[in-house]
Amino acid sequence: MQNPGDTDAAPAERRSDFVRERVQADRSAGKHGGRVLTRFPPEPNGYLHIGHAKSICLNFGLAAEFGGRCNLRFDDTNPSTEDDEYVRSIQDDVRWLGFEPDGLFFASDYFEQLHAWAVRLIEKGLAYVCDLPGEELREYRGTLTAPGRDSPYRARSAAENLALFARMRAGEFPDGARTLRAKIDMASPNMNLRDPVLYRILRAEHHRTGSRWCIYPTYDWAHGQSDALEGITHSICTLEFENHRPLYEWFLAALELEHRPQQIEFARLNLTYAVLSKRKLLRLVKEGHVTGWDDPRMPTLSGLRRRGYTPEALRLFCERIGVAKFNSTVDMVQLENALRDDLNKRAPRVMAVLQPLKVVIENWPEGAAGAHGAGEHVEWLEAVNNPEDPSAGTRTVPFGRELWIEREDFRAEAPKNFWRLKPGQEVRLRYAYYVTCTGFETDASGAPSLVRVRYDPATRGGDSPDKRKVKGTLHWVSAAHALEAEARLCEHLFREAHPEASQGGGHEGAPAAGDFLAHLNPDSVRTLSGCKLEPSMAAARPEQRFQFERHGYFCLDARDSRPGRPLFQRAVALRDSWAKIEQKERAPG
RNA sequence: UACCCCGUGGUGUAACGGUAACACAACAGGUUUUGGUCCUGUCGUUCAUGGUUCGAAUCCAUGCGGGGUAACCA
Repeated sequence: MQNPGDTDAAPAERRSDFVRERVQADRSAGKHGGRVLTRFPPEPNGYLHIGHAKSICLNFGLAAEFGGRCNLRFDDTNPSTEDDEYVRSIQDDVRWLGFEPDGLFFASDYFEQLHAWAVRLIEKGLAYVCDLPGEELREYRGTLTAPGRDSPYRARSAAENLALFARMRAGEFPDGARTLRAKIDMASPNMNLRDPVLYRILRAEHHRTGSRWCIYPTYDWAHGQSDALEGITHSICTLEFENHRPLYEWFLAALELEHRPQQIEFARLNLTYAVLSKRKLLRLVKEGHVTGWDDPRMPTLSGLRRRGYTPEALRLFCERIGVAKFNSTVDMVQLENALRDDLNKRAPRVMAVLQPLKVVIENWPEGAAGAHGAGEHVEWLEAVNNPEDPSAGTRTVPFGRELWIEREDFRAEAPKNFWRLKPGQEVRLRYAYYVTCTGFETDASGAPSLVRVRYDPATRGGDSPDKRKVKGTLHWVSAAHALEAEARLCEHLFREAHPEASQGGGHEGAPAAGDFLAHLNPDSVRTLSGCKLEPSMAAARPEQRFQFERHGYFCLDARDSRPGRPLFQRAVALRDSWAKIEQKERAPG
């Protein structure tokens, strides 16, 4: 605390984690002159998902907290799977999440330098051209328990290697015919050190370098050196790269580079009821199980955005889950709660009836005949925009003789703890009046089609002068003023909490590839039409989030809205303790 | 069967050798013009066994359990 540099305590009461401690330690030790430079290094072969958000928040957060910087670097060393569409979406998503990269780079920017360094390695006798075809190369590498054998091409002279490597680059050999490998140790217990491949011959159009190259560096050869080139101080990656760290460091040492970034590994995010691997997400998209990368059921950032998530909620979530080395699975409700917490404070409240049932107030006064003919009596009542935020102010909503209420808010026969409308029961219509149910009508199928009530004129605004209590408060929409809309409600994409876990049905061996698809939830989307909204919603803008009172948080989906029929996407429902009570009463019987 | 990493309540994280904390979930209450929000309470002898120490979740050893690693993917 005596350190005058410790000025960053104020807003960030965030709990520390092992990565931050590491960085702090390096900083106090004066490593890299106390400088902090991180990077977020996605491969442009898919859309970013919530797991990437964890990494983004870590990398950019670190930079922000330590007065450093953070780059966005595309790890585009494998042209066969990469695409500009992904480059664009990744940049959009990072910005949307709320981070502005200090530098924008591509590993492909370093191809020439990487090549020069490979030549240096050859000259030092630390790399060689290997003619082993793929299958044999694999054989020579040995197994997890058996050491590998030296390639027969391992002893080639530097001159020969230089010449062959030049011919590789010149395109004299077919794809896959030769590789450039580091000469390390074929008997190493660490597979990554068994003469790893640095370059492979691959004729594919690269999204940035076109057909300029027919040899491409591998991840291992490109990543650490790219870090070094940018002056990255802390190269943060996920656990599966732990075994790569010795190689990462071997390259930097072999090249005698002065700047030595520190690789630090953390556990990637796993989420219940979701799948978080680009390969699997790509499959969901390609096979049409979802409508696209931005399907509101997808855990992609574009999907969550469309769903109605806010960047703030995502950042809050990332802050709450922390960072560690333990492989864990975070409960989806954690994500949902982060959104609720954010939107509870910020989202304007509005009344929306999703599944309407008509209510008629029998003793409502006749209106004076007016321009609109019949002349129904209408009152404009004041409603609070956000009880959590007085500065959000109030609005007025029209109230008349005919109203819409939620179908599930009325029951012809109901248990005692059903506080809503039932024959003889009095409830409050929010911000309006107390009404008592006097009767109802049913349709041919016996379902309620209309509810009759009488109102108490003394309860205007929703308070009774005699202080009598009503348990239930219902939302409503004036039938004469209602806006028509659709609502899309989504459930989890998977019905299993752990869709990736193999379903050991007694079968031996690996589960069928794509087993996770078997757990897809067939009812993950439901679209309601004929929803009734209060008239103020005519001003709703795309991506604007609202709380539909007693329902949940919704946002206007511009993409699927049609003229005169806006579509509202439910981001997350409100907690529903009544549903819980009912479930419990049904279950234990 | 090799090497690396990890193991704190239902879940996710904290405690940096000095009497286990926070969030979420669950459960029980309270407040409430959203069965929302908010508030209160309940829920763990830190995988096991030994060792070091006045003192161990923290250090050491062994065992057990989990994850990663045998792409010319990243």
